[in-house]
Amino acid sequence: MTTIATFNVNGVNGRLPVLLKWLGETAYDIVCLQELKTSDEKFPAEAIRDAGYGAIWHGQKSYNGVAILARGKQPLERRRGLPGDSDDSHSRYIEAEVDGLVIGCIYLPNGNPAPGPKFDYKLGWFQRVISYAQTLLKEDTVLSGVFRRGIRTPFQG
DNA sequence: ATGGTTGCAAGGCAA
Repeated sequence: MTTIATFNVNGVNGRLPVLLKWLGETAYDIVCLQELKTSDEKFPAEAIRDAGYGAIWHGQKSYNGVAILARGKQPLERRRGLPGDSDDSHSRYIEAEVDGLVIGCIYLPNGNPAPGPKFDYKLGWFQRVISYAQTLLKEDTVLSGVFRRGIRTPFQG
């Protein structure tokens, strides 16, 4: 059985000791990380490799950022970024194949405040991920992340 | 909720 988990780390370097401890204790086969908050160059690939995980990542300085980890394996990257908007600069999607399974790691926009451009971006991103999922689901696919519905004020989750 | 916290990065933004 393949086990899969998702973890919104809110800063992969700041959370690194917790992440490494968690990886060691849980030993999931596949892990999706969201909100890396780091550039590609500063992604802690060595520490994660030492913990026994191959990784691919789509970083962004200070904000967003997603990664896919596979225990004892190297995820094969298939795509970074959702199709449908070449102007989208947010690192919110990365996709890999692990053992014949397609893994999509998603970090959805918060969208606050609404109404406004950030909420419009969220709605557009939702449409794009829904549309792209129709294509993805022709294969064995897991989309992993945290979906939020509607508008939330900060700190309410 | 006219507040509250956290990470990044070095002031303010995003969540």
